[in-house]
Amino acid sequence: MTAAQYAALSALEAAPGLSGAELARRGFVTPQTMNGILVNLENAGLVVRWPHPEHGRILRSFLTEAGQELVSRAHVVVEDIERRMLAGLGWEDRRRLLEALRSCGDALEAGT
Amino acid sequence: MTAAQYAALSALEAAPGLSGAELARRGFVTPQTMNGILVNLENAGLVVRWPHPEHGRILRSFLTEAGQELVSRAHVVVEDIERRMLAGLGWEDRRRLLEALRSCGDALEAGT
DNA sequence: CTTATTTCAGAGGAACTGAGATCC
DNA sequence: CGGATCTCAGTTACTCTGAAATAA
Repeated sequence: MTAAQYAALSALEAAPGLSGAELARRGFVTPQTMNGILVNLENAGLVVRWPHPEHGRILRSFLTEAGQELVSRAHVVVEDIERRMLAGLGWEDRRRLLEALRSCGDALEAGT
Repeated sequence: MTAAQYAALSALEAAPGLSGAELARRGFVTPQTMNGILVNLENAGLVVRWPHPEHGRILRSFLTEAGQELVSRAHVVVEDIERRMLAGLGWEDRRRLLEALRSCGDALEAGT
């Protein structure tokens, strides 16, 4: 599983039914790129896509059971790395780090 | 210029004459991957590679004049993005952020 | 007609595994 | 021979631009 695939699967886990275009905006990639990622995930049986009932052209994506199971296992791996990464920091340091990174992210997104 | 190319050019600017294997270690990629990046940079005329005078198989890489000029221009772009990114943080916040990120990097590298 | 979404086509660079060659 | 380095071969996924078809 690549970082891009993990990002897409995680976003769909948190918000099932997102369109490819919306996932592209959230992942800061072009709609074409996200579509390619989704096609791969679909072929792997991790995602299914259904036409939006009212907007014919929109494809809503959902995790399959296999997709949900796989992203859950991936979370375990990622959380383990995160634990090692943060081992040297106390709770207050972690809170400040998260806050600083949020500030950086917001500032960069504002420039778009 | 890709992020990988910028990383390689920056490393060579700071430490001219590094081998491909050493650049691979610093960039956390395989020697094969770094070799491919260097071949591209060499073909673009941004880098030259010379055999090590005493270790026949080692190729030391150096920035060409064009490479130095290009990475200098890239620094300007990167520094501008960095300025925008950090706009919401004071000097003390920035110092803490740098310290926290160093801690994270060291902790991850230790697991290797 | 405009806009958003999806798709197709083509390109380039990145990353990996595996295997082989070279040199201390 | 062992270890480090470089290279070749092959594969896969990512990312982009450009163009087109579809639908609100």
